[in-house]
Amino acid sequence: MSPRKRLPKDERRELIERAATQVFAEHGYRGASMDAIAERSGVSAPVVYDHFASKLDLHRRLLERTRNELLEMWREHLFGDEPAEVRFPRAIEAWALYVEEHPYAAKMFFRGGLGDPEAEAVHREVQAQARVGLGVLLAREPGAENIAGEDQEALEMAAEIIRSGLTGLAVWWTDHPHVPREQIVQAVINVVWVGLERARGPQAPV
Amino acid sequence: MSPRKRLPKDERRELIERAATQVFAEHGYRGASMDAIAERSGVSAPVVYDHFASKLDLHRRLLERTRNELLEMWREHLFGDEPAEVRFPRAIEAWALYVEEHPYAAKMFFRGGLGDPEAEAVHREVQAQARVGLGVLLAREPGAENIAGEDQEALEMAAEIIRSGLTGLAVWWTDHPHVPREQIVQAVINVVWVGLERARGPQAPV
DNA sequence: TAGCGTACCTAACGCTCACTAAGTTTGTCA
DNA sequence: TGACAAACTTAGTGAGCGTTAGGTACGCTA
Repeated sequence: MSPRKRLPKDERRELIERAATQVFAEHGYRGASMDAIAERSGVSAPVVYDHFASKLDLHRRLLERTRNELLEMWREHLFGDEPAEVRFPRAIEAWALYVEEHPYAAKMFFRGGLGDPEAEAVHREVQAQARVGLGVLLAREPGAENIAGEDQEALEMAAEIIRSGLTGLAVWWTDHPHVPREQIVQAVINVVWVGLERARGPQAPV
Repeated sequence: MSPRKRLPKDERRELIERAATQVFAEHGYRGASMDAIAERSGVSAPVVYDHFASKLDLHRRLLERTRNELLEMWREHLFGDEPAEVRFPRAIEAWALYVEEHPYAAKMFFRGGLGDPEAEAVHREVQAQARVGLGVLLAREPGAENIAGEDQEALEMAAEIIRSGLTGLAVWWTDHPHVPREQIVQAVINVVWVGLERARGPQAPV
């Protein structure tokens, strides 16, 4: 058929990672076949095994990559000396931008129910890291004790509600791509931030 | 081996539904095998096919059953003449009670990424119904226009954030079963309700 | 207790899919 | 130009699983 091009290892690997991210996002871990990933990468299946030891290994690397990018993004925009009213919307904006620019990575990262015990274990571990990271960021906010008291778990619960809430909205967004980023950001701020701010206590403006 | 008991059709069917709910909750649609479901029901696989036409059919019926129960629950507790400050916490309490009493049903219902195109379609349809239903309930709240304006989609986004936020917390809860229901309810109210109430506008108390 | 409906079983088919063995082509560098 | 490394291929293998065919045995009713 099409005379396939021979590529240097790094370029082919990059193509495979891109393709795999898309296929995993669309079909989930179990539903994604190595053949489908290979075909979308422009090669046959064994080539994938020249770059990754197994399907699980491939999936794990993609998950970790996305997790690192997301945590880095949160850190960058949520920390700082400005008041929280500035930092929080900016962080949400950055998050939405990431989702917009990496829709497949986001969808793959946010999917649950992989259908494979090992893949599930990796996924849960990565999500737990994200949740704890978010909890740490929240704990740093002034007035966090009104949300969490001294209870570590309360903080984790708040982080989980926010994390999964954002997750769900991101997936919804991929099904409604015409919605502009601005409205996504506004929706998050309305539901989550206003509540957080108020829960922080009476020092919050009206 | 173990002399299996012969049961009337209805009882066996009930056992199969229970078992299937557990297995689907634990392994996802794709990861759940009909053999595993059958074994946990106390029978061999073909018996399952005496009750359900296919794996997809079985899964669909369980999903729809849970959706009906959840929507009924929301309707029952979120409607009424009392002020929203009464109804909302009561509804969250009822939701948490449902999750506590039907942990497997809740986990199965909330799972995403089934890994099968048809199962995924069914799941998305059911989740969309739940989201729209929640949106209708939210729209009924006084001051909803501050959240959604005249935009139908804004309402849907708010509903989705809440829906998926609750979803995530429910799954988290199944991994932390020692946390009492009261704290779960409080976490939801802190993050979600306080924000909603405030977004409703200046008529909200302090 | 004989007969019958049905709850239940064993065995197998056919398909998908992760992964591998072994060989072929292609670009590069002496 | 010719040889060598590496990028790539075809053609499997074996395991898992949804589903079905066909038969067995249990328990109710006459």
